[in-house]
Amino acid sequence: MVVGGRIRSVDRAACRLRPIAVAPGLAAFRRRAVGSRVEGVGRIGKRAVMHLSSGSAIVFEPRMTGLVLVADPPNVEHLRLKIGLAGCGAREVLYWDRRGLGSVRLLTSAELAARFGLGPDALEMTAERWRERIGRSARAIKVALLDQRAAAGIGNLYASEILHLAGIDPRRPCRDLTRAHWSKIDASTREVLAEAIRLEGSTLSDGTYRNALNQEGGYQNRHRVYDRERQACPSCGRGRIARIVQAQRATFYCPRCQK
DNA sequence: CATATGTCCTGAGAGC
DNA sequence: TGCTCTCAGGACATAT
Repeated sequence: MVVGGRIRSVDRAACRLRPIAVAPGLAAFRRRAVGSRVEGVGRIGKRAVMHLSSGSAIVFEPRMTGLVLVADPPNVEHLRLKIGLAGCGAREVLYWDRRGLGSVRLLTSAELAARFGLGPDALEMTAERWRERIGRSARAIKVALLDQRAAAGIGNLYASEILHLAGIDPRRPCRDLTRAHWSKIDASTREVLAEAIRLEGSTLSDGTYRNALNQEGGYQNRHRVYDRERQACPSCGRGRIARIVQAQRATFYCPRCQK
């Protein structure tokens, strides 16, 4: 859709809300990006990346409510940035963000290689790697799974899903977990994230999340515990899903079968 | 060093 | 009905 295209323009959209972060400033961004070709697209943790012929890369960090689109946006009020293209299947790449906590950055290849201090990708982890990186931590496992320096790519919703599939209590300190626990975490992480990616993510009840074509994801229908408080546990059938707060974030789990 | 907390943002929904 | 309050969470800055 965008690979092979040449960047023609970079502009802020006429959004009346507080401007999102664009780095470097718009003028420098434009000067460095316009004229480059898009050589590939990819992902680093939760960020989407467009690799340019100059060696630089445009990194989109959407946080909860940002969308990177090659289709019409959900509305124009929250459209934030437009990157015009020529010579490929998309006329432009849009960055849309309802709450505006996300950012769009142009990074040099050196900055990109530094990877923002992120850990290995969550899909590239192994049981042993998990144990090495956070196995001695006193933190609760749910909180540690969200630390992007441990492994990159797990968000709040997926941390609850992974631990439910693994059958592990989200409150357990990492340092109490055995090799068998780390194996389960490792396998569950891959299973949950691979399926979520295959189904194009989770569009929650607020309807914000969309894929690049502004289509809903499908993984919300597969959620085992997230946003299912008081419902029957899909594993044991007898526990009721509980909601607690850890590190100011909601955690959902089954008190009966997650030990 | 490890870990915890406060901050940013907007819109939906609750409660009165 | 219209107001105020709370909440959602990813990354980063600052505090312990």
